[in-house]
Amino acid sequence: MPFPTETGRAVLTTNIVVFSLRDEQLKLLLVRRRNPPFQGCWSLPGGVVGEDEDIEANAMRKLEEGTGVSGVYLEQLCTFGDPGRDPRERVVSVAYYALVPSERLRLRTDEHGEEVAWFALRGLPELAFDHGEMVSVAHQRLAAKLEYSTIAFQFMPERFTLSDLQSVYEMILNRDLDKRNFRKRMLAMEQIRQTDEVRRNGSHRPARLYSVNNPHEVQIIK
Amino acid sequence: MPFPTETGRAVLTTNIVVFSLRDEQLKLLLVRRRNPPFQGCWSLPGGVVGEDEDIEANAMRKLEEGTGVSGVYLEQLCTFGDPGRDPRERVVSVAYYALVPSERLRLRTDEHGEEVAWFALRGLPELAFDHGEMVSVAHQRLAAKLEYSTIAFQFMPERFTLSDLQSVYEMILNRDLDKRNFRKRMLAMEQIRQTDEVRRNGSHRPARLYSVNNPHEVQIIK
DNA sequence: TCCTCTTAGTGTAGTAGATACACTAACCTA
DNA sequence: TAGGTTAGTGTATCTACTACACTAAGAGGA
Repeated sequence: MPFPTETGRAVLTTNIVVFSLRDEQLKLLLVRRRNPPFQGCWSLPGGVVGEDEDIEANAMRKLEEGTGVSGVYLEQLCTFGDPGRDPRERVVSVAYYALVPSERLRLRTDEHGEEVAWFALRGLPELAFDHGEMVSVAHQRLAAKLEYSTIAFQFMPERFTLSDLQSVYEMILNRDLDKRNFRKRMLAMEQIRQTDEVRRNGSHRPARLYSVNNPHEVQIIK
Repeated sequence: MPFPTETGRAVLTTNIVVFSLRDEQLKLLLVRRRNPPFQGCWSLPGGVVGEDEDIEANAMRKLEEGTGVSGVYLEQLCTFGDPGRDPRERVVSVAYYALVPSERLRLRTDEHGEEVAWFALRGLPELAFDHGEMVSVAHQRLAAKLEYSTIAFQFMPERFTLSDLQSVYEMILNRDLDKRNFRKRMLAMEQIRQTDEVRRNGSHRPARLYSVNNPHEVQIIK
């Protein structure tokens, strides 16, 4: 039995807000559009979902194509389907956000002749379509999750200092945190473990390195 | 310029998890399917999004058709688009949830010859498609929002007692709350106001009636 | 009318988590 | 070895949440 309507079909796409930390800043991966509409404009990575492709699998694939990394944290954000959001025809986009640890990044630029670049979250260019709104929703969600989950650890490399971790929180929340209270809180949740290594850089006391207990899980705290 | 692909099109639908309080229970609105697949099975209200219709507007319209109420709280939940979720063809459903104050409900049954009914959340029948999963996500979201927002007030009529309100919380969270602590917390957030009316019912002390300060806003607390 | 039943309404002490806040430790370099 | 820089630590206060038990007010029936 066929679906009882011929209307209501839409092009199904994904877009991914890819966060990473580079140069001590919270940055986003953007792609420059080569075709109209919004030709030349920066936009979020993403693409059309294949005939028999799972939506999340599509987002993960696009993410891998853009960054060269796999298995990173990816979460559905929300769906944008305003009838006028694409001037060509009805396009529905399921937005995701992803967190990529900086160490793992190898930017695959120009693989398909695409111009791809990282932009600081504060200082984004005007984005194509409703992608600016997607970024804003993603940032809000990420900041909210910092407070009650271990999501920030998704950004961390295998070994990191508590100061590294604190600056991740500070970049996302966009405010300074008290060092002692921060350390107490992090250690109290027992999700990271001290190692016996230290990092020496610069002419000051070396910093103890820590590692995440369950690097592939995001736990809800409290 | 046409969209540069002929693949990737999907039927776009909505489904709404409609919560209401009836007979001292948290209930959901379900519709019995008249056609295959899942013929005769209960399912969530919803339908195909029109050619030029906004997705949320479609959800609101379907909600109004099912319940006869308008202007109630409606929030996007998430999007389900598994390639096999509908055996006929690729159907993507944007799931919403809605909260309907019990007083305003007039169930429009049989308007289109559809069988529509309220089911207690505990004691739902097996649902069509992935609607069971939608219900579970909606209930989790609702319970989470109770803790940090004024969302519960969306269920309340114009005048209600604190005991009424407490039983809303208890039904959603599925556990008993301490009366004194609950009242302290509710009054501390200064979102409800005592009226000079009381409600007399039964042979016991009458209960003071309260009203919500901003009944159409859901505020994030703390 | 007064006794009983039922739901409404109230306060306090203890605990746990969050905040504010300033100094010492370790290393490097000049 | 003195100065500069980042790492690392503890305590007092405040605030929010928890646990907990009795009195108040009305209705109905004896």
